[in-house]
This record gives sequence, structure tokens and C-alpha cells, in this order.
Amino acid sequence: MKDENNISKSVIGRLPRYYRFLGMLLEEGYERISSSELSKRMGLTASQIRQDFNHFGGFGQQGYGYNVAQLRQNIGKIIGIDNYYKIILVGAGNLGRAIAQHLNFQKKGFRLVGIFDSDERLTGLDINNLAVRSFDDISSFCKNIKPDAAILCIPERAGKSVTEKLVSCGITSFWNFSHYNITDDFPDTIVENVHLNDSLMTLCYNITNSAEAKK
Amino acid sequence: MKDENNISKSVIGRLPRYYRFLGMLLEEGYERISSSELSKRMGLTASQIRQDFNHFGGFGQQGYGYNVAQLRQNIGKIIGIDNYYKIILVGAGNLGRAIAQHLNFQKKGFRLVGIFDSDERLTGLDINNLAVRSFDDISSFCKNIKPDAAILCIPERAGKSVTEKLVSCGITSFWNFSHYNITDDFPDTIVENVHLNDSLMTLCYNITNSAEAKK
DNA sequence: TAGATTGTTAATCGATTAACAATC
DNA sequence: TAGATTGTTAATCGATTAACAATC
Repeated sequence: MKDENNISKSVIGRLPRYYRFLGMLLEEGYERISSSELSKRMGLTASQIRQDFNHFGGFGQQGYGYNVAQLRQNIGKIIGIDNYYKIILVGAGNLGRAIAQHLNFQKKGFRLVGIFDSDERLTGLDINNLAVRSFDDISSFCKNIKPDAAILCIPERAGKSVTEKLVSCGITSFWNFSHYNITDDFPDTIVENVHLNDSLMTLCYNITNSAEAKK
Repeated sequence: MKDENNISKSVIGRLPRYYRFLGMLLEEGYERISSSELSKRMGLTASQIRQDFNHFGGFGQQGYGYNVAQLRQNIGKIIGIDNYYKIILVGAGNLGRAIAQHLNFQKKGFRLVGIFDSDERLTGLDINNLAVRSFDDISSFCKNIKPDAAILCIPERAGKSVTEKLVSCGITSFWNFSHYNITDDFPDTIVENVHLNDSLMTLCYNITNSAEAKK
């Protein structure tokens, strides 16, 4: 890799999409692709694609383009897709359960190894071949299994205490579906937020203001 | 409003968060707040906050700051939170069901008015007091109810045909959880994408590369 | 070799931050 | 009036796009 660790969020945010498109190209039988062909498919500029890839070193060949399989593998490696980080789900409500069942963790770099909820009525419930455990058992579980990350599908008010517990158990990375701002209290954690509410409200804004524009 | 319709995505993306924080401040009993106080709470610069608000016109008062209730109401109006757009869910799998049950549509500018699935075995199933309908009934439903938007919780391969049907029924706005790129085929639609897979892979990248950095 | 296409430098564009005059 | 804080202009920063020499 070229620059040590100062890849911008914009570039990082495009990596999964590159990885996905390259997978599709591979399935379609493409062996090579040029930045300009890829740019048309993805709706980016060829220039941006070349800039992006070059953050990680030259994957292409002048006059030829990029080898699809090789490029995909490289990006997969950069993402760390084969590391299968151990992740647990905390909060087995509607959303948590759906996330556990819907996502193909294997293909996204993770392995779902445990599900926890503080509601004892859920204890033992089977979700995708994992039994829901009591949150009281989190410490001993973590001592044995040493998960890398946790999915937080809990109410905002539970955010701080739950995260505190998880951090004390050695978990440092979070996929956060709550509005609780983890890094405010735990600045050394790695956090990826999913704010569904904000996303829905953004749609609302766009509907409102496209209608206004038409008037 | 100042500029007609060229508010940047960055600004729009912050509106729901402003709205949420102002709601919290209101509950805490704040009557007024300055851009600098708000900036500390939200982790932004005071400058950015003032710039953002000024895109929509002056909501503040020199020497005083912003009236919390009033500012919140203004932003709510800009978003169109009181329009209660009629939205339907298409695809009542794990994720769709969770979305329907988890989200407080009322508070985000929408009203969930129907749930559809092409799997006839789900027809009649009650989700949050709405019975799942067959997708075959979509046309007649839309003629009567005239929904504004649809939540797409369907597999990518179904994306095009389902969207085509919905667009032909007069639906122009989409909250899209699939990887299908709606605007490629329907450039005049309003689309807000939620790409959970990409988000999870971004977390994977960050874990991988923070670990690298420590080495 | 000639043609194609990358890797990389330079130019542009847009968003964020800083500064300060206007004004409550 | 004096102090505070906005609204707004100017400066900076970063990301995207354009251009082109390097090279396969």
C-alpha cells in the first residue's frame, strides 16, 4: 500500500461497491476491464476510479486495463473480507433478528457467533441456529470466544451501559443501529453507524422539496 | 427559503440530525441555544451550523442565538415532517417486517398504509395491524389509496420488474434496501438507498486497517 | 511499432472553516 | 450602550475531474 493509513472516507465508502461490481463482472465472464468501461457501469468517472485504486497501489496495466479477478481479490484483501471477524448481536428485537437472518455475514467479512438480549423471555430462542443468550452471560462468553465486534440493536437509552460492558469485555468495534453516539464516550472504538430514521427523513425531505420545485 | 433548490446533499444529510438534537434540547427544557453550544453537543463547528441554517434563511437573532422550539419547527417544516406521506412496504421478509415494526413512521414524515409480498403464503399475515396483501392487488390498491412512496425490501433480481410496476401505479419515491439501482432505469424517481451490506463491509475495512496500523 | 490505457500531476470544484461587520 | 452572537464574505481545505506523459 502507498499511503499508510490516511485513505479518505469517501474512497473507503466506495470499496464495497467496487467489490460488488467486480463480482458481478466476474460472473458475467469478464476477464479484463478498463477504468472507462467500469466508470460507465458504476456511474463514476474513469478518473475517479483510477485515483481510487491508486491509493492502494497500481493494480492495472497500461494499455490493458485491470484484471477483474485479480482486482477483486486485491480489494477483498484490502477490506479484509477473508478475516471472518467474530461478531455478536446485542438486542434481539425485530430489527436485530432481521439483521441476523437477512445478512450474509460470511460474505461481508464476519462470522455471527452469538446473540444476546437482556429480556430473559427471549433466552433460548433460536435465530439462525444460534440460541439467544442472557446479557448476564456476556462476560464469560467473551472470555471464551473473544468476539471482535458487536451489532447494537438496542434502544438509545441502553446504549452507554451496554457499550461500556462490551468494551470492558474487549470488544472494540461496533455496527451501531441505535442513535447512541458511541465515540462520544468511547473514542478509541471503531464504529459504523446505520441511522435508519435519518435516512427515512432524508427521503421525506426529498419528496417535500421535489414537490415544491414542481409548483 | 433563500436558494430555490440547490441545497447540497451534505447539508440535507445533516437536517434529520439537527431535528433530533433540537428535540432532545427541547425535552431538556432549553429555550434558546447558540451555534457554539449546539456545535459542542453535536460535534460540528459553529460556523458550519450557521452556514447550514442560513441556506434556508435566518432563523437566529444576533446576540441571542436560536429559539430551540422555533428552529426545530422550521427544520421540521423544511423536511416536511407533517406531510405524513403514504408509504407502502413491498417485500415482507425478515427485513421488511422488522422495518415495518421497528420504525416510527409517524414521527419521520410517513404513514405506512399497506404491505405487499408476492409470496401468497404470507397473504393475510398481520404486521402492525396491517394485513399482508398479494402483490397482484397492487394496481387496484394504488388506484384507491394513491401511495406516495414504497419501501423496497426485495431481492435485487426482482428490483426492476417490481419498480416498473410501482412506477406505473404512480409511485415515484423509494426507500430502497436492495442493491438494485433504481435511478439507472427510472431517472425521474426519488430514491434513498440503504445498503446494509456495504455498511457492514466498511466496518470490516476499518477493523482490518486499524489492526494493520497498530502493527 | 502503434494503440490503448494506466498512473500521476495539475486544475477545478465544492464544502468546511475562519473572520468579522452587522445587529439584536 | 456594551456584549453576545448571528449572517455573510473570504480563506482554506479536500475531493473530484481533466490532462498527459509513461508504458504495456
